[in-house]
Amino acid sequence: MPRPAGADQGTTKQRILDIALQLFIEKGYDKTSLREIAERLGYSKAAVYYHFASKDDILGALHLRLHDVLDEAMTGLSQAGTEETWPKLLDQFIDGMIANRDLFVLHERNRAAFEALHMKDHHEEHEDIERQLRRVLADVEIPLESRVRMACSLGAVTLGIMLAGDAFDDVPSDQLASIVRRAIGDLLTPGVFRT
Amino acid sequence: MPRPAGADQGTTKQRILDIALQLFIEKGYDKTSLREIAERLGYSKAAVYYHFASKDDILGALHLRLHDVLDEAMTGLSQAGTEETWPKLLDQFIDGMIANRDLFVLHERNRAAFEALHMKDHHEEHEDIERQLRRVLADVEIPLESRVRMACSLGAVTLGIMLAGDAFDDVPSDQLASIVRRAIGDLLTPGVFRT
DNA sequence: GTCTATATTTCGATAGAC
DNA sequence: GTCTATCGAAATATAGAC
Repeated sequence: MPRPAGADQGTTKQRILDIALQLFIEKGYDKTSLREIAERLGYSKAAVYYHFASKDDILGALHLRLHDVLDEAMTGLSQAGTEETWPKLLDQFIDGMIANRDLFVLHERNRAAFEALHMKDHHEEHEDIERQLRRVLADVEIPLESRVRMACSLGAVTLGIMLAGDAFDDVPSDQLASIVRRAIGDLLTPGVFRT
Repeated sequence: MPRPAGADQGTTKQRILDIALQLFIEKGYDKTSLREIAERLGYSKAAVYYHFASKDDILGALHLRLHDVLDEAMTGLSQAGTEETWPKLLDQFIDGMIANRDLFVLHERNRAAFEALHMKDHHEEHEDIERQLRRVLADVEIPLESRVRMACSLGAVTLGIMLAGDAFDDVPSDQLASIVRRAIGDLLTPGVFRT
């Protein structure tokens, strides 16, 4: 970060992030060593340390990638009406998850590491997204049933999309997305019409 | 395990597991050292090694606890009808999650560690539960929409219950459970009545 | 069953040459 | 920007006394 930042600089930096992303998913953050990252990169360990101050710094950069995917969807949720805007929010979440599935898998598989990370980064300018969601879900202004259904919808989207490329390997992602959208539509609408 | 197993033996063993469970949730599996476990236990590190062959062994024992909670719910799902039995399965999952919430939180927050663990335990007699679920969700006999909704329901239940004691701290768990049950009921029933 | 050492390994991080 | 070499720390695990 404290580099002058020239023209097409950062290529190696991005390659490191891509490799780390892949390894952190495969083996987990803690069981991935910088030696392995450097090895797959083709450079030495010290080269990695030229681009990143620490291992945590690498995870932090990936966290930022994830954050960038979501924060445009999050803006407007801050203090605006939540129960009405929730479906829109989920819609954008679905898009973000499909376009950047590996970032979400990374987060899902290394929750402990991410939490330990943002403990240290208490100087974070942007409030952590999970914390924001939690705050909304704890808002007593919203009926409990709605809040619980919101939480469920979040989980439904997460697991529904996450299993794409896994159990639903051959299903085109837009088809999967539309099914998930329909499903959470039903989830968020209490079935007063049902028997 | 290779111990003679006397009368009320295993008390210390269980205490270790309880402490490890708590620490693994707080700090994550990898960032928890045996020194910390021993410290909180009041004994030395070597004492812990008397009861467990390795750190992985401790996680393995906790994995077994989790497994025991779920496998009675899983039996009957093996090759039996799945689309019909799915609601029943989720029902039992909800009960299991509420009764043993911390075990599920442990699993959710240390997915990478668990996966790395059951890589080594390839001699596992019981098929891993996640693998079983994945197999059902990949079953082409079941319509895609149903399978996706099953996956979503699984995620909905997980996150819905998991946020209990967190965002829904003061809500009695049975009330929470009934809301979640209603929600996944709607989720699993395609809303043909909606606009 | 629990202790005090200690062995062994590996990892994150740094120094300094190029 | 990348290298070699190394430091220092911390962790898992073991040996052997009690």
